[in-house]
Amino acid sequence: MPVPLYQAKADFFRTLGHPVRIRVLELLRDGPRPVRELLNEIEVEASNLSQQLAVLRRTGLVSAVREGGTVVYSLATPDVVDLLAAARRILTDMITGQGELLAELQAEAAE
Amino acid sequence: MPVPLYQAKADFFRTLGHPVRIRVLELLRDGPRPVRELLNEIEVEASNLSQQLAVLRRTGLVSAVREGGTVVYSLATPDVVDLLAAARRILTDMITGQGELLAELQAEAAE
DNA sequence: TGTTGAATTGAAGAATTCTTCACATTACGA
DNA sequence: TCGTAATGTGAAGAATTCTTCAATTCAACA
Repeated sequence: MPVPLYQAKADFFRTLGHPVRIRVLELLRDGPRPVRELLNEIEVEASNLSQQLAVLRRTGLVSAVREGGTVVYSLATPDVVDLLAAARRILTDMITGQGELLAELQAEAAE
Repeated sequence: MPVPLYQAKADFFRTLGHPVRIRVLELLRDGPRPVRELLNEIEVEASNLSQQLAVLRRTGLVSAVREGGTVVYSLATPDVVDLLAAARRILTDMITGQGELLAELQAEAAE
């Protein structure tokens, strides 16, 4: 580890820590899309979406190509899909855990 | 998606967006550890580490067990390992990409 | 009981990130 | 060339997160 590799990792995860950015990545999982389409599916102002896309671009997670009047975005690497999948597994576990906790609480209340 | 599942995902990633928290998770990958040991390996004040551990606990990523005078932390789910691995793959790709970019720039400068 | 080491907590100012607004840019077609 | 749709950018106040400090809890032990 040259110096702060964990800092780079933290920055990377922080990039994912925004609902709009997450949705963009999930939409791009199915293939490239123009901004206009992203805008249709995500309820957010155009300038805000642009800001978030800029963050994703800076990090290198997505790449943009201008095609005439529109700009088409796509995932920079397919590995993003694995990452999102791993995150979903953990979230599922966590929610399941909460479900178990809830069941425990209910059983307790029923005594 | 019930309502803001992407919000939950974003919150989750944001939890990982801190160098100290990343290091804790990486250390716990090798097995449970008392706070004291974590403190030895991470250059940060005790109260700061506690704050970060609290964040990880709230999110449910780690669990803590008191053993006498010390508190031992461990990963709540082994899936975290997959997640960190996926992140490392992407970071590697990104750094490789930068290396290529660098090579391009050097070739360009050498013309 | 008093002390000490281990860890946590609450609170406040510092630092960072978000959202929004006004204003650029770029590409096209009237 | 004008007008307009599609995107992007800079900047500022709002909101969130970090760091640090003082104080607290808990357990072990003299």
